[in-house]
Amino acid sequence: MKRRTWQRAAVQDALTGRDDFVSAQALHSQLRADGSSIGLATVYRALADLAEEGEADSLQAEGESLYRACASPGHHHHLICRSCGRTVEIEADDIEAWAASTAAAHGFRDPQHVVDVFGTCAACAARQDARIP
Amino acid sequence: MKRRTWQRAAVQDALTGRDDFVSAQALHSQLRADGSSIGLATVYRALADLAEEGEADSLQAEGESLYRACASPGHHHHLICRSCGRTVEIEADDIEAWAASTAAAHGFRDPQHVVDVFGTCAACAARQDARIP
DNA sequence: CTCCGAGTTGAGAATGATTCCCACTAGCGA
DNA sequence: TCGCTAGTGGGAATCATTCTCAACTCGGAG
Ligand SMILES: [Mn+2]
Ligand SMILES: [Mn+2]
Ligand SMILES: [Zn+2]
Ligand SMILES: [Zn+2]
Repeated sequence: MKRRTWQRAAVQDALTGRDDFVSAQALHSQLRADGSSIGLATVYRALADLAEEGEADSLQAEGESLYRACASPGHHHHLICRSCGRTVEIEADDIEAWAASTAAAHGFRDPQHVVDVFGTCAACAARQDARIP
Repeated sequence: MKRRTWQRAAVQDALTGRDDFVSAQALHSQLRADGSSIGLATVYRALADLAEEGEADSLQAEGESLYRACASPGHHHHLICRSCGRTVEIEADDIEAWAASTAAAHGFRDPQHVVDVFGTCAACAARQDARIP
C-alpha cells in the first residue's frame, strides 16, 4: 500500500516542471531553494519509485543517474543536448525491431536495450559559434 | 611521450584474456590473484587510457564502468548477457545512419550514440530453465 | 653504457554519489 | 478518532573512482 505524501508529489512536480534530465542532487537543491524541507534520501527514493512505476525515465551519465518525467507514456528513446540537457523524445520502431531480432539471432532471451543519442542542440551550437570566432 | 610499463601490458593482457565486460576492481583482483603486485589506481588509469586510445570499449552498468578488449577494431555495439557477461560484437550500419539522421532532423550537431542490447544468452537460459522447474 | 628528467606507480587519503540506519512522523483503513 | 506501519530525514556508512605525493623507472641524450 503506497501512501501519498507531499514529498512524492513535490518530487514529481519538480520533475514535470523541467524538460531536461536531472540528478537527484540537483532536484533536491532546487526543491530546497524553493523553500521545501524535503530530505535528500527522500528525493532519491521518490525518483527510484517514479522510474520503477514508469512515471520517469532514467539514464546514466558521467557516473550519476539522471531522471526525466517524459511526456510520451510508452517506451521511447532520447536525443539529448550534452551542453544544456534539453531532450527530445524519440520513437523508432525500426530500432525496436532491430534490437529484438539481433538478440534472437544470437540466441539471447528477454532482450532489453539502451539507445540514447547525444549532440549539441541548435541553440547551444549557435552560442558556441558566436563565442569562439 | 607515453612509456611502456609491465603494468599497462598486464592490464591489456588480462583484458584480452577474457570475452566479457569487466570492472577495474574485478580485473585488479584477478591480477593480484595471479601474483601481480599491480596497484588498483594503476588498473584504473590503464583501463581509462586503453579506452581513450580505442583499444578497449567501455560501458556503464549498475553504476560502475566496465571494460572489454574488443576484437573489432572499428566502431560497433554489443549484445551482452546480463547473467554471465558474455558479449557479442554487433555492427549495424542502419543504426549508425538512423542516429545521424535523427540528430540532424532535430538540428543537433556532433551526434554520438549509446546503443547496447542486454539479454540472457542461450547457455544461461538453459541453466536457469534446468534449475527452476 | 650511464645518467638524468619527466612520466608512472601505488598505498592510503579524499571525494562524491547513493544507500543504510533508525527514531520519529503521518497516511489511511477500521 | 485510533493504531498500525509505511514513509521521512539527518547523519553515518558504503563503494567506486580519483587524488596526493614520494619513490620509482622508462628511454633518450651524451
Ligand atoms: Mn527502444
Ligand atoms: Mn554505432
Ligand atoms: Zn543545448
Ligand atoms: Zn550468459
